[in-house]
Amino acid sequence: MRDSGTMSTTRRLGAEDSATRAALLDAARQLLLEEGYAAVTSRRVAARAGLKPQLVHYYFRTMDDLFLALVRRGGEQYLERQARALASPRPLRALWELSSDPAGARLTTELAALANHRKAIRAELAAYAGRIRRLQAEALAGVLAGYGIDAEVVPPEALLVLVTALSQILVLEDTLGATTGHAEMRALVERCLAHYEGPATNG
Amino acid sequence: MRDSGTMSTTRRLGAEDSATRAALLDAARQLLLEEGYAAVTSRRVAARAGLKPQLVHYYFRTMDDLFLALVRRGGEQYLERQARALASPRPLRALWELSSDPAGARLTTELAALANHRKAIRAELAAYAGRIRRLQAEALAGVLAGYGIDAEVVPPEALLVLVTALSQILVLEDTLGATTGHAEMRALVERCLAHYEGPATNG
DNA sequence: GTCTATACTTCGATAGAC
DNA sequence: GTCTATCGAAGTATAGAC
Repeated sequence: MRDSGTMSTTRRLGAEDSATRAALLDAARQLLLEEGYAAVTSRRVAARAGLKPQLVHYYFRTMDDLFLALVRRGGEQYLERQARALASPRPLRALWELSSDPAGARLTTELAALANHRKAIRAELAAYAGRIRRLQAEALAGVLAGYGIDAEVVPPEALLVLVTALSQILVLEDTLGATTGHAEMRALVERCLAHYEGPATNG
Repeated sequence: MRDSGTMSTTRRLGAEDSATRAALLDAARQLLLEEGYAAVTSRRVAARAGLKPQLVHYYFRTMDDLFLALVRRGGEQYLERQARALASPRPLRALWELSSDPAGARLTTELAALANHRKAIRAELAAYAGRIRRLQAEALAGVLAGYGIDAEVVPPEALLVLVTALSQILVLEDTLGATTGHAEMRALVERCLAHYEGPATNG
């Protein structure tokens, strides 16, 4: 019952807790970040990890399975980081900083582009996106009310879409080299954060 | 002097006003939208247009040249549509609707993902992004002042980053099937637009 | 768990005939 | 302007030895 998916053949698969498997996932993540999803091929992933291409197919039956594993590992890691951010004394600022992390934002963008034409990956990514945002909304509902933000006017869910959208676009456009208006936007965000949670700490 | 780029070989190239060339670009655009940039190969573009693969290389020396042509054609078209939107009686709403156009937003996302690891395309895309946003900012500066929005508090450039970010993410997440918070966010945007430019027209 | 060997497909790109 | 023919490289995936 280890086989993920449709279980059509009898071919054996490597264990999920294998160090080699983790190394392949690390290599895939690097390639995804540095050169985009089209660069994540069995040959190149293996080369990056210093292994033979056939090992990729030993641990992941298909390349889609590898991408799925990448989404799941990344999703779980993000949920953990987010839980810590939401529990911090300045949850809004912590959330802004978490979603502004360049590596995370680029990974999300790349996986989203890939998911656009791969059904299984799309479903998995959408499921994580939903979980992540719902947990954010639950945790922030009380916080925002405490800040005097009326949920009738600005519902927590809407504010979270806004935070995600802004941080994502700023990172994406930075990567492209198109930064018109970024300084102004960051200043505006900083002013809002400072208003509700005080100035940024320099630690 | 027709050769775009470094002019290293003497191979001939098709004319830029050719109907066949336009058909190839149309086919490439369709593939990009429907199946992502990885599906835009010379063979598949030609098949979609009902032509032979070698014709792609006759009109575009390399696949990068094809993508560049796609960026330029799309960029020019967008600049025209945007000029009309900004000159309309409700420029803010027109801009929101333009950037919320699913086809345009998806095309941008896909090209941005592609550009992440193709230098020439990245430069071209960034140049268009800069032009587009600067023209927006110029046109809206006076409008926003007329609405009583203080440019010291909310600079036009910042507002435009916000509009772009929100519309882009809403379309992207819709495509993925992750819509948590979207209804709330759209309602909030609609309230803002209605406040400054009156309710939506049903025509 | 990792290797060699291999089958088959699709890719970008070019040369040269018509 | 479009065709036939063709190259070498890279892709996914599998079988079976060690």
